[in-house]
Amino acid sequence: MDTKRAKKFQEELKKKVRIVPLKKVITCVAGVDAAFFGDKGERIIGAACLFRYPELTLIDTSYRIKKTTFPYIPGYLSFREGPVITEALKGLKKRPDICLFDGQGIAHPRGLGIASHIGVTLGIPTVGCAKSRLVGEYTGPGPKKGESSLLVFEGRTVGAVLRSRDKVRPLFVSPGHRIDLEGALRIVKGCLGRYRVPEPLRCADLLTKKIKREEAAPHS
DNA sequence: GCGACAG
DNA sequence: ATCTTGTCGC
Repeated sequence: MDTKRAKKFQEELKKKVRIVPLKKVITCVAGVDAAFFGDKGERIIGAACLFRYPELTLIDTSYRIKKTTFPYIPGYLSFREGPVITEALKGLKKRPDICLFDGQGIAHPRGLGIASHIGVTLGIPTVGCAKSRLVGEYTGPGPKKGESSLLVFEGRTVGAVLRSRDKVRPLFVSPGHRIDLEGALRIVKGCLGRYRVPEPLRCADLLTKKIKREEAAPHS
């Protein structure tokens, strides 16, 4: 798969993305993340953590390891991390009502960030929650936790810039699939604990690092 | 050609 | 993402 085909693939999948209000009540939320290891980062770890919502108690975790097959190219992150994350998600005992991603939803050059891509692929609601911007213009949100401003790209509101804690650098929230911006913001805010990153994503990130340490140490 | 550019 | 300890700021 080269970037030319990947681009065509994104343009086709984008047609299936649905930005609509959430109807079903959310009972559980999953967070996913990926990490690399090996001399050249030739192996990738995908992790998924499922939380009861809105209690935010951990229900289940899952992870998978695969060989890295696609390089990191801005705009094509889903081709690098999507496969292993999808497998990790399928390893969860229960199918999540919604899933949070460490990356963009529709706030993407072709409207198909990793959250939207995997959302369409698995047919589940997803939310993009990135730590930095890929596309779009915005004015910084207020300094208090919970304050947000709009992220606009090519004249369209594609997401929001959210202050997840007092002062810290804001998060870039955008709908992935089967949800709208209001719903995406509501869920992300509902997943915030004492850190900048929402609990499900933080848990997946920690799991990813834990597995990496175990993998680096001698097996037995 | 130059700068931008999720993880 | 990853390489990495102490350290400046709130």
